[in-house]
Amino acid sequence: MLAKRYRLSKRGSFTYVYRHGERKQTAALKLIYVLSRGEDRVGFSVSNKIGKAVVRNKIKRRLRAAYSPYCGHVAPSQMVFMATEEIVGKSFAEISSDMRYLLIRAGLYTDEKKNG
RNA sequence: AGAGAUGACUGUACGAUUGCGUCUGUUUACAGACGAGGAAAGUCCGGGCACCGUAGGACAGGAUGCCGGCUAAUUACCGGUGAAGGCGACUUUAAGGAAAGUGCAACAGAAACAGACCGCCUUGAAAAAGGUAAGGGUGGAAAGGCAGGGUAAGAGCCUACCGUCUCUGCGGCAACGCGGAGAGCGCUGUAAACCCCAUUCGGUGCAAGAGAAAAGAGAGGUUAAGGUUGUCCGCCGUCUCUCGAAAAUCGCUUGAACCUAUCGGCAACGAUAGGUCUCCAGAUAGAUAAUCGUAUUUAACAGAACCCGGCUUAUAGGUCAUCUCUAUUU
RNA sequence: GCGCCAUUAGCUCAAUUGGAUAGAGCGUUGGUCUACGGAACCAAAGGCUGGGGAUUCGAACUCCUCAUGGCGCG
Repeated sequence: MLAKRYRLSKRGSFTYVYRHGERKQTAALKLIYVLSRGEDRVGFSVSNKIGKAVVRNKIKRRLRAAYSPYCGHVAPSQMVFMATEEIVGKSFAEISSDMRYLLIRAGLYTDEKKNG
């Protein structure tokens, strides 16, 4: 799915992104990102308000699975995907298309890069 | 056939492609093995384990409260007794002491442990006085209940039965049960009100902590600041407190463990034997997914975070066992 | 993960350690006043005291249990 080196794993880096990042959002998803050197790193945040542990875990898994095709093909940056309460009940396809829209809008991903 | 009661079990399966975590092996990219529940949940109890310059005494405070058993441990588990509910199978039950003391019992009612409102009887011309708790009315609770005798009217005043209390026989380890004799019975309820009696509790929780690494600034104190549990005594006996920086590693999973069989026990539970290496979750932004196919229904509640034992709560659909009542037929 | 606290009218809070109709302010609705509105005055509605059970004659208050919301701990 996602190797560990592509993941954000420290509380500090999350707060850094929250503080300095730019934001784009759809109804179900929110993307916060900071351009950086090196590799692209991603984190997922699903708040306690969205549901119980089973629901939250399911959403996180879906987000990881949706991101996996883009992994390694995105401009170097640190990103956090934040789920909103709208995401409950959405299918994998809907989440996936939302994510693609956000990545293109943020200018982190284009179709040419996918080919190369 | 219908309506119930109780106790259990199961709770998607198989396959394809792409992927995730841990371990092992070669080796740096592959291969193999394994990878979430009955409640992992709530955190309501009990323990293990860890630390706190010892946890020592007194007081205060908390918890529990029928009997026996089981256990590492218990008030919560198991079995029984009594009481309450149900036609019944069965269910529920924090169930010691109110005759040690204190408090409370609004309103109503004459009166709430103290005395006469109506009524009844006696005396009296009447007013009134006396007797009386059988009847009425008030209330959650009203002077043991009910029947007969008795009486001016009444009253355990007397008697039978039931209840209560005291003594006592038998059965039971015990709670208690079944009886017998006596006392006429002057004693309301509340202890999940204070309290009394008995038993019991040191505190903090893996964000406990361990051992490394690093080590600056400010304030206070010199025998009385500080620490030790809520207070006091007692004890410790020189640095103490605050702010800042840094947090990799271990603790972390082999354990009162799990499975199977036999035996003991009504049961909780215990004992013994076996399991060719039984050990096969152990993360730290936190691993089970995504896309499909097949099966009959599109499938509940729900995600380990130091580990166990119990309780409580959530749970679509399906299965089994033992019972009860009602109706019909034989 | 662990440890605590709270829940009363639409909102913010009371209710003398159990006693009967659960109060107050703001807000809402209606009326008086005014040419109209505000302010002021008068009146009314609005509560299964978060849900369920237990103790008690009687529970917002005591006990158990569930739910919701909030806080703290490196």
